[in-house]
Amino acid sequence: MPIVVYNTRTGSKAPLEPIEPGHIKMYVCGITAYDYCHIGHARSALVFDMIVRYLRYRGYRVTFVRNFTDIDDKIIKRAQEQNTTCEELSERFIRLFHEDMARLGVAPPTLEPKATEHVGEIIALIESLIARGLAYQVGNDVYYKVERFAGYGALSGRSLDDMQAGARVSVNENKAHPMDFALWKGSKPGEPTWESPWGPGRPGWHIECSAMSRKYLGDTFDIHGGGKDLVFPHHENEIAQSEGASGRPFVKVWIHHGFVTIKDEKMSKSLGNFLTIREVLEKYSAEVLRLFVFSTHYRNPLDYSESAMNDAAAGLDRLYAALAEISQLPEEGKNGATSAINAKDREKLTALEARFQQAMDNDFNTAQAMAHFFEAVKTMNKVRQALPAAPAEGDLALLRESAATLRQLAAILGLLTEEPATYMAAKKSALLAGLAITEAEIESLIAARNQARKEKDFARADAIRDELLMKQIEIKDSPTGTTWSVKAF
RNA sequence: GGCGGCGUAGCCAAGUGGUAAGGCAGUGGUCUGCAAAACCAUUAUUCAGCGGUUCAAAUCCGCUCGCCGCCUCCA
Repeated sequence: MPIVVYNTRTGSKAPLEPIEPGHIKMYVCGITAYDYCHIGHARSALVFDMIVRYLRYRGYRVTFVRNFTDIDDKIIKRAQEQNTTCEELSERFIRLFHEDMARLGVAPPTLEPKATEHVGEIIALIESLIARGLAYQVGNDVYYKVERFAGYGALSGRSLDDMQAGARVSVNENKAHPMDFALWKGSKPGEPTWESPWGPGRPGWHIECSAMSRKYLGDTFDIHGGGKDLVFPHHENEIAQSEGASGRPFVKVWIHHGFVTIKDEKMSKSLGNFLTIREVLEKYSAEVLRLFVFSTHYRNPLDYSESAMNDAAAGLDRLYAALAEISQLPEEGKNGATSAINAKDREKLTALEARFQQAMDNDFNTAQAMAHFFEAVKTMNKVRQALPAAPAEGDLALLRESAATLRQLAAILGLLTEEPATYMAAKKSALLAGLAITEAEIESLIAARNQARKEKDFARADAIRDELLMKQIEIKDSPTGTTWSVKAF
């Protein structure tokens, strides 16, 4: 069964068929490096990280290019404000971006090219567009002539007439058509400058992606991605540039993910409702954020809230707790003992990977894929509890294999990457650190309570339990002894 | 004004023609001295509303209402 992917350009899903068999070439628009990254950037990084990992898991070789925009109006402005150079500013935020990605566990792309390192390619591309009559020089600027490109508007589903009707198209006396966009901008004093046939200047925003994708992936490649807000004008303009210059189709499949919203509004600087990745990671682990991000389909909006994050944290704990229990099962079972697992449960466990693939093959449906994780965990818990004192070797093996499969699949989403027992212990001690009681005190109170229970002094036993509960310690009696955990909130 | 998307239980969310996944929260039960955890059961005769197509629709079509996004930098 092929992987089916939604293509923005066609507005429908179609099987993914790489141009070069077994090899997917993908380009994703990265950040403009002038500020801290917010959780919208995190979603983008996480979604494409998941896609790359899944494609590799399915046996594809993936060449993944994600660029940095390191020269741009915003960078120039911010650098001036901070009394620094564009180079220093962008290098600083690229470094911070890498830190964020490392903390999120995002695998590095194959290549991370920067616009300023490809000015030569950019100039060559602009020259060929001028030669083909698709671009024109005005003063020290060069503009793309949108009316000369027949397919303009095909990606975003709008026509030049529609857009002219809109009141928000800026009027520029230099442009032949209001929708023409800059390929090259003559520089003003104090701005970073490169020499060009049109005088000193710098690249426009869109041209860098056309130049870099062509250099590393060729005229035509498989997947181009980014946030929904890049559909127009950025990606529309990239198509015009790349296809205009090469005369060949630019991209087979366009993948665009939805926004992160807060109270159902898009995060934006102007609304002041954005949260940086670091702010979120102060409160929640990377895996909690990942579980939250993957709990909805990548094309839908994702509304951030504390309660949504807490739900995600509770869900993650549930998965880890089940795995930790299985890791503590006896090493060896009874050979030849009859299985305590019924056919239905056995099937549920053995079918996990097939169901996961089915969900993910359908346009990377992570929400459905994770539902299968939770169902598998439910079955694992059920089976584990039903195990007799001397469980069959085969049953133990099935549980261990299921747990291993679950972790392997979850790793594609960057989840359950920690050793479950370690995760539970670390969580416990992290919570304990914030409490007014030590582990030794807890242990001694539990010992006292168990003594009381032995003597059937339940009033005293309950008093001790209540005392512990007051200190956020919850206890759990089992045939093998009493364990405890820290109760959140 | 143009274009596009969304509206599924208390909350989040999958399902895009065959009779409503999953998570969080809640309730009842099993277990327990009592609890907790886990498990089992249960929580939408119904998918914003109204029409239409069909043997069959949350899923397709039309209209209405509500929310959001893009058209300007934006993940």
